[in-house]
Amino acid sequence: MDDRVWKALADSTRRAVLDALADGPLTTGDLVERFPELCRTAVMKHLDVLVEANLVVPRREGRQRWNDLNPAPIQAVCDRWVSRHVSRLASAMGRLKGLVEEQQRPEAAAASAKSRKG
Amino acid sequence: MDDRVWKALADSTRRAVLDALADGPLTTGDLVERFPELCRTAVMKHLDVLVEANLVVPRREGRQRWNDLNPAPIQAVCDRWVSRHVSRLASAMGRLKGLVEEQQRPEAAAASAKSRKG
DNA sequence: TAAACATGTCACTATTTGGTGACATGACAT
DNA sequence: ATGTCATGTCACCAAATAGTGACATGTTTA
Repeated sequence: MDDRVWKALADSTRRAVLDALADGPLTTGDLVERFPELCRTAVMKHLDVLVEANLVVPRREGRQRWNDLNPAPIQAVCDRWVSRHVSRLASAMGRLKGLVEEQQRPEAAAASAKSRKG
Repeated sequence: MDDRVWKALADSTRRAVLDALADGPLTTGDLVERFPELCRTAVMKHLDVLVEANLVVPRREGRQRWNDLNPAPIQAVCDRWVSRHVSRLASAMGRLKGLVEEQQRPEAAAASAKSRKG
């Protein structure tokens, strides 16, 4: 099950950790320095979640631990989901376009504009 | 921010709702029938989260509400994340492969095997 | 050996989340 | 008008989550 991957990616701090690891492995101490708003224990908990999801692979070296990014599960999960829903995208967009043009509901327009920005 | 999208996708029930809507819009009552393990209020809460994330667009018709899937944010978020990390995939896989071959750590092997299965 | 250092673990707290039942609102049919 | 039906809203509960400080373990280095 890739539920753990979704859960791991749901937290913005954990996504930031993955971003930090994208340039190469970092020790836990390195990561703690990059997140001054968090205590060390919090960073380690996030790392635990990422390791459980197999998004980070830890490796011990002396008295420090190196954390390697494993981007494969991200791609796997996204591929599966996009392929599952992308075929519906055209027809769904058609439906929605019609709705917007017909009804002109202001909330829906604001919501979609916000999503386009983000 | 697409934090709301990640949060919305983090829950397996909500992903199941999106799956159900992939074949076409459904009323809230329809969805309640498809999730007998949940009460109506719970289904509506999940729908609220999905609407906030702009993954579902509600539309009122008489005394019932139709829920339309909007798959665009899924693709947007996935595209952004895969493109951000996929360039690292080759080098990261190289590093990990090297680690496994060199060190043969049983936990790492088990973890990667699990991810290959899932 | 002993101090310093990086990491691991534990117990605890506050907030968020997923869930519920009860009640309110608004539309449709009789 | 009135009862019924679909949806909306409210107050509340239990479990999961993100966070913390204190302490334990294991590794260098003096």
